[in-house]
Amino acid sequence: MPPANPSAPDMCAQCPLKPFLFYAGGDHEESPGFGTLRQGSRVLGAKAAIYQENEIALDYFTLREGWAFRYKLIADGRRQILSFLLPGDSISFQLMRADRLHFSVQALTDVSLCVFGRKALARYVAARPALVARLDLLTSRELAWADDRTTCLGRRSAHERIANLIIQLYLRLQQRRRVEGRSFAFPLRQHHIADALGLTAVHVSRVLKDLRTDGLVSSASAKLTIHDERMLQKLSGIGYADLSEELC
Amino acid sequence: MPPANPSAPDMCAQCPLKPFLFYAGGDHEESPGFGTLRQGSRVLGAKAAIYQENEIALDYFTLREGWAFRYKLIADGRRQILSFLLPGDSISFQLMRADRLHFSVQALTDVSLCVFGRKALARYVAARPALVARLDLLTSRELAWADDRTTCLGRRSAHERIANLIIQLYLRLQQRRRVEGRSFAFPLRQHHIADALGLTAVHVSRVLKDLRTDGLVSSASAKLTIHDERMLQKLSGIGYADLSEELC
DNA sequence: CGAAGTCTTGAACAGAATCAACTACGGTGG
DNA sequence: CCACCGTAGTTGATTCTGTTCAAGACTTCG
Repeated sequence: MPPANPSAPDMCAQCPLKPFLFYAGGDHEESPGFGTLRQGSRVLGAKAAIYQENEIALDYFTLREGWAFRYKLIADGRRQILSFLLPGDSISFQLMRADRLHFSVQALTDVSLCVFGRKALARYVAARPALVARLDLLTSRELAWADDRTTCLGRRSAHERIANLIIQLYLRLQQRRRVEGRSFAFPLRQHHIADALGLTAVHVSRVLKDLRTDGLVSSASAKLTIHDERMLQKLSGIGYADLSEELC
Repeated sequence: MPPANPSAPDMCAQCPLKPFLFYAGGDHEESPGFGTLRQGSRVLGAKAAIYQENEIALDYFTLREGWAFRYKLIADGRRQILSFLLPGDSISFQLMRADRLHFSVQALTDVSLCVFGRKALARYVAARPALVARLDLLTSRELAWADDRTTCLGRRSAHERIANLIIQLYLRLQQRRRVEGRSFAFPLRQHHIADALGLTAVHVSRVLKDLRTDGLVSSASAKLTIHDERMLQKLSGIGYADLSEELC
């Protein structure tokens, strides 16, 4: 690896999140000029609105640190959380090709975002077939995940859904090297879990208690520990094929 | 409109489903040579497997006539129907860019499919920016729909879900000119509705009875009639914005 | 006509929601 | 330092929505 350009815009060269960003195919060379696309970063507190459904977006965001979530509200105030965003995730790849999104995004913890010019980034990517191909790949993975979530909500019990969510987060955090042993930071409140899985917070509390008394997981000071990964996996209904997903 | 080329491969030129196919942007000219991509058609009976999850696909399919559905099975046999496919729908746009899919597809009624060579079609499209753009647009619409389904399953009651499904099918069939007055062919069995909405067939029966006795819909001989569109729409929770979707 | 698939209905049950009270915790301010 | 507050989590009692099981009626079709 060549020594990084020490100028400010090229701090991206050392970004540890590279493998999780759309622009890092892993197999393609450092594209010159990428650093100049990054306009800077933005720091927001927990609960801050990152994006509001249907608003015109000039920027493209990437989550550098902290957790966020995508969600929709329906008429009477009920909320559905569509997915959780972890460090390295883009708010949405769709912003590469569209100027507005059909969901809102909120910071779950304090977050720091990398900001790119949406159009400049889109132009940069469109001119590089390897990046376009990667974007297509990531988009079709998003579609597959969306269908998995539908299946989870439609056909799994509360216990299964929660086990599933925990395992998924565990795997994603593991790829990001944010798991120590079997423990990881877990900033979700129970109402987040409820809104993501189509349950109520009270019921989430009871199910988590079951999982704890069955010795599958434990939690303390915003950390979650998995004690019986095998059982949790079995309960979650995640198959072998799903586990072997290598792609970042 | 120029007179259609009478040779066999160019029967596509007169296809009434054009506005619903990926390759019809509406605003782009008749691309020469398109007809040659179509390899022919295939007729299958109801319940036939059109595609099995994860199998390598050499062909790209389009539904010319009849209904089909995308679904996933989970370990213990539970089934989740992900969406219904209507005449003019592609089995999946993803086949343009990938050679396998994460779900299965089954014929719901007798169907007739148009068959294209997957790779030849992909090459054809990749060489035409207008088609690539259209494909991107359709893909992001798929993502938006997937999130809507998640929201529906996670946060809506059985009555709302069923009203929602009926309205969605009504609107899609209307675009295809397959609604006469307020009635349309409705080949779904109650267990299809159940598997699509995360319910049981028995409960679907009860809810439909409610809708019937409330005078919202009626059905006879595989046709469904909407009597109170306003109420049904209200119940479905579909907003004004969603209704004004013009794109085919 | 018979048979298989579909729909309906009832009765009993279960999973999850709702309502409500109580605990624990981490600020914040007096 | 403690009283106070808001947020989060727990627990129990109760209700409700949707499931399960089972039987009977109705269609469709070979």
